[in-house]
Amino acid sequence: MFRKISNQVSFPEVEKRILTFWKERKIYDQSLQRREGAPSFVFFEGPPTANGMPHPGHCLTRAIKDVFPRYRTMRGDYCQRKAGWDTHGLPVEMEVCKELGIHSKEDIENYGVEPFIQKCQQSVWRYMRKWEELTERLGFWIHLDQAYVTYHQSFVESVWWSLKTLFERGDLYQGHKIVWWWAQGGTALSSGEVGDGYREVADPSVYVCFPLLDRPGTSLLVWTTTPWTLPSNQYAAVGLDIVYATVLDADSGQRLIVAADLVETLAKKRKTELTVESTCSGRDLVGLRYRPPFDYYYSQLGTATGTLTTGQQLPLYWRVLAGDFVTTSSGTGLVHQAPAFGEVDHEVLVAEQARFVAGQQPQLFCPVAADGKFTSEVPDFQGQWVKDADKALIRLLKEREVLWFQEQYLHDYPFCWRADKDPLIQYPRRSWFIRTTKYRDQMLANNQQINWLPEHIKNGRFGNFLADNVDWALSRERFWGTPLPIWVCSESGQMEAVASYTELLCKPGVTGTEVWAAAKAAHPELPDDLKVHKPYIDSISYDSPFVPGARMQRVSEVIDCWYDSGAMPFAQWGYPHKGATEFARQFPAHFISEALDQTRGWFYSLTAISTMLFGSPPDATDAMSSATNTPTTAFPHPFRNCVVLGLMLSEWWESKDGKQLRLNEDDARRDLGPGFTHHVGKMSKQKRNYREPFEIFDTYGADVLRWYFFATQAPWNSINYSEQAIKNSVPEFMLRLWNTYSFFCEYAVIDGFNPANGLLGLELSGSAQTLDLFSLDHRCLNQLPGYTPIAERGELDRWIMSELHQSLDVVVSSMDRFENYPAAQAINQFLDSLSNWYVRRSRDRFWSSEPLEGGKLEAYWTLFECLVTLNKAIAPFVPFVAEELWSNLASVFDGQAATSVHLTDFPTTEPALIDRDLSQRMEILREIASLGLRARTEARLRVRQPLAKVEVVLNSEQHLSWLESHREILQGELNVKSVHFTTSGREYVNYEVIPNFPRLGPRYGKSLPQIKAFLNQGSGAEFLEQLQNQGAIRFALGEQTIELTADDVQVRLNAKSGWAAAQGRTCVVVLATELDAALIQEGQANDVVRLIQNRRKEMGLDYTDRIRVGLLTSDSALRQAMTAWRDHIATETLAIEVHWNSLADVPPQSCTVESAELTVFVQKA
RNA sequence: GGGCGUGUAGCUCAGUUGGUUAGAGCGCGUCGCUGAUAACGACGAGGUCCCAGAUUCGAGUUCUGGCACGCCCA
Repeated sequence: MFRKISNQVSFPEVEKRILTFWKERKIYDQSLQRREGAPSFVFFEGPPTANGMPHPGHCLTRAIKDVFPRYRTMRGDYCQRKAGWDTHGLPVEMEVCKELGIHSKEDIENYGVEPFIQKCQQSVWRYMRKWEELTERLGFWIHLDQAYVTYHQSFVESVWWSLKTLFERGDLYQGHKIVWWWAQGGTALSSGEVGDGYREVADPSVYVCFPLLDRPGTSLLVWTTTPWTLPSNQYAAVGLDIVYATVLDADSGQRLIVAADLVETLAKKRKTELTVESTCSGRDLVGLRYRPPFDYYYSQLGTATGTLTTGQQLPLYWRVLAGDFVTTSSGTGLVHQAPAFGEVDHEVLVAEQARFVAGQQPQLFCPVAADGKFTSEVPDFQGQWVKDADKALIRLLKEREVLWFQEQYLHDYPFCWRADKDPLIQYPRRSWFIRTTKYRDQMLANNQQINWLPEHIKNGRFGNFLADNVDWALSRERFWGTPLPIWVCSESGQMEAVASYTELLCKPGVTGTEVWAAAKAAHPELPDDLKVHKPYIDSISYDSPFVPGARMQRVSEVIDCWYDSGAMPFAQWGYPHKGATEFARQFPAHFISEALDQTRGWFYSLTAISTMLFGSPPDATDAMSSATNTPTTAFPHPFRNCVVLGLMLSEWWESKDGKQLRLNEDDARRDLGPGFTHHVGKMSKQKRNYREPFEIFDTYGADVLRWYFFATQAPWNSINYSEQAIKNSVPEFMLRLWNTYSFFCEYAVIDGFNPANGLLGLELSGSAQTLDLFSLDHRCLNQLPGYTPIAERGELDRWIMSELHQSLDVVVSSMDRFENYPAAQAINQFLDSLSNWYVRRSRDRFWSSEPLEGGKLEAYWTLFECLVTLNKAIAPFVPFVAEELWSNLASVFDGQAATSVHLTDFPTTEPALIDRDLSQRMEILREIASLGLRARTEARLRVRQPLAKVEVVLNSEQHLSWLESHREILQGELNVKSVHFTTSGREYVNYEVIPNFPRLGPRYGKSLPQIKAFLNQGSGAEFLEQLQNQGAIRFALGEQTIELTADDVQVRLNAKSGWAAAQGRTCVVVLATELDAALIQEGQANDVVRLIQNRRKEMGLDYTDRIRVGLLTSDSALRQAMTAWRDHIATETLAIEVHWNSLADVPPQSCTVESAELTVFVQKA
């Protein structure tokens, strides 16, 4: 027997119960065991960092990551879900620094690298409990206990192996990277930190002459706000298509080259006259040579030349170059290039270097040390902080007569966020790069094979990013990260890479392992994984294979932690040092998902690393020389389908003065007074404009949140995480589902309906024993004793089964395409049909006191099958409530059905049960009912008042006879005695005939407006007559004769005024409004029934309780009505007695029926 | 400055391959229903589908150019 269910439900409580059930019965593990040996559905977990609190955005990610593996598992796949944690990187170091109250790299070194990284390792797990709680509470099934961790030795060694592979291919190299540098602190800042530190300052702005070597008396005029970079000038850049003017400066008497557009502006600045003598394009300037403002390098290298790859000789420095970054929005249109101190400038140098043959390339001038002070290369200012040297430098320029103009310039400039007096400078650092540009075409080809959702990511954001690929700046001058596994020879500088700790220990003459041994001895609790980290790994050196007697020492850098995450497809298994089988089975992934911000993050690191390692290399010979033989895999890899999630926004209300904030409208209305405003925007921790996920779980439940994510919008749109919206979503799906379910249980218990009854009676012998009841699918139910084949059931039953299977079709095909939104919508729509039409129309079958057979039994079977099938279909989406339903619905099968809905097979469509005609017809029927109700509203005729007749005028005969056979449904819905259908209702309606555009468009094209006009001005009724009598409407239009059949036109109906009528697309419903005495009496009787029912409810009576009723009125008409309908009143209200007087000891209830007074007495029998 | 995306009802969002009355939920208002009832149903008000141009018999939908906003990168 089913459990009786309260229609009051607390989803959070249900969920806690289910969590315990899952844990105790190991349901997740069982779901995997059940699919062992099945085809794999491979999922990769993008590792979160556990040293920050999880926030609402993570709920969405984790919900999406959960729904598809659950779905695929139910569909029959084996889906392993290995968790992972991203543990390295600057954020972790910052967290520890904050804790220690220190800032700079120097501080860390003073504190000690060893204790520092130990703290980092511990800090990584700070919020892990919270993360695990969130994961579990949200119902995200993933093996947290088998998580990969990026600092673990096996993970690090996999990364090492991949880096060694790249190194030996020549794809890992050293170069310079221009970073925002905090000179006083000796550290680079991340872009985020830099972004926070901008403020407006005034800097000296100078206009400087670069005299042209070949045109004496003529100079390039350049502009800069960083005079201290002028000693490092290497080139001057112009825009190819910018027009430049050679002008004569009346003031100084010299000739200057500047952008033509800026001549006037510049003349005003210096208050001089600039006379244009000639103009040319930037193109004509390229290649001109000039003398730089300072001689520090020029004296040595002024005449230096190099050989181009084309064989030509070219001066290495101080030439005019083309740059697409040059504009005329400020300055002079000519840009001073100091490649050491500008990212763009540096790119220019790199491009120049590429033009020359190896060994003869221009070099980087960097006369500034890491502390921001000039070196001996600029002896005049040696030891001086660059910004302090500006003034003296400008004086020197004046002396050399190359300073044309000088002013103060206001602009935004970044300062260190930790020491806000320290300006940052762009500064070159030696850095390691991966030659990703070499693999650009492979990455693009790989990308083409990936299925992106939404699709535009492929050739939009991600594709463009790949196309604009630059080499990956891999190294970080930090402490807590995967050490770069390169050892360098102390004598020759030659290098080699190492792929594992063991390999390192096998090197000749290894020393330094004792440092780790000592640490471990002192602190046995230290995890062994630390031995592959700084500082322990740095102490290990060995004999150089390059120079006898020399030693190999590790370079100091660690790597970008994005590389770690991108290496997870193989590193999570420790491949290739171990885990080859797992890797082979779990590569590539079928499905990954993260938010849009990972396009340049994880999505890129995965694609880049996988393409480089497991694609076929662009030059196969390189691959041959590779020490390790890596298998190549056909594209796409390492992921085939990627769901890119939108941004998560929040919604809140603010008081007029902006001082108070509420998270839902009701609270706002109550607390904020008039004039409050509504906001949708970014979530902000400081603003506290969102609800913590755990609060949502405790108030509404995880399923509610999940369903809200899945069913309100496509996941790649930005999602509004608002308490209001989440709350509003509850009644539509979750409550309606629960109500339908509790309705079923309520009546099934009363009537003793048990789908397993017949079965259990058979004692499970013979054929019944072979029944596979595990998933309770249609084919198995179909064989149960007492089950009427669907085809033999009533129409309503066949209709809802048809709706069910059409919905399943949409759900399955959508989910197979990774589209949860249309799937959820189809489920929702089905639930609406089930609840608002099937159950409503079947209520009298459930209520009826007839024994459990015939229509009633079929109704139970149908509703049961719908619920149990829906139950399985919603399981991936709302796993908790689904489990709760299953625990009751399947329990009657006495252990033969699955113990958990998550072990069952996902329901599939039975095409034989789909009847599209029936669906369409029922649609019309529902429309007629709704039109009838509208007409009643407009005529102010309450539904309890029966009417004699309804006339339904249809625009076509197509469904006429079917509708005629279903008039009882309408009689019930509309409470009328008779329903009449007709297609000729001229009395009530005007007909309008319009062209069937999709049909006639291709045929008549340009004549269509004329045809429309012709039909419009004629009489619709007459056209219809023509159609009926002659089969077509014929008329001449210019030269041609038009012939329209019934299919070529659409008929619209317009209700004539004077009737209680309502019109829809296909029909008009007209009510008979006259009431006779009998109808009025019946209406009054219905009112009385309702009053008694209300009283029953107020008294808290059980559904089956019998009552005694007393009805007292002085109104004779009402008294007559009650007498006439006495039996009806009694049966409807389960009254064993109906008296026309008061009942003793029963409180009277005064009511009115229409205008008559009535006193009602109800007493439990 | 570049790339990508989004502009549809008061709010949050749907809207298939172009087809002639543009939908849902919430909110607001009116009414109804009453043994699924802290639910449900109907109706109403509310739309220059961001703007302009083009293609077409026909454009919310396709194309071009703008505008606004968001994200990413400079």
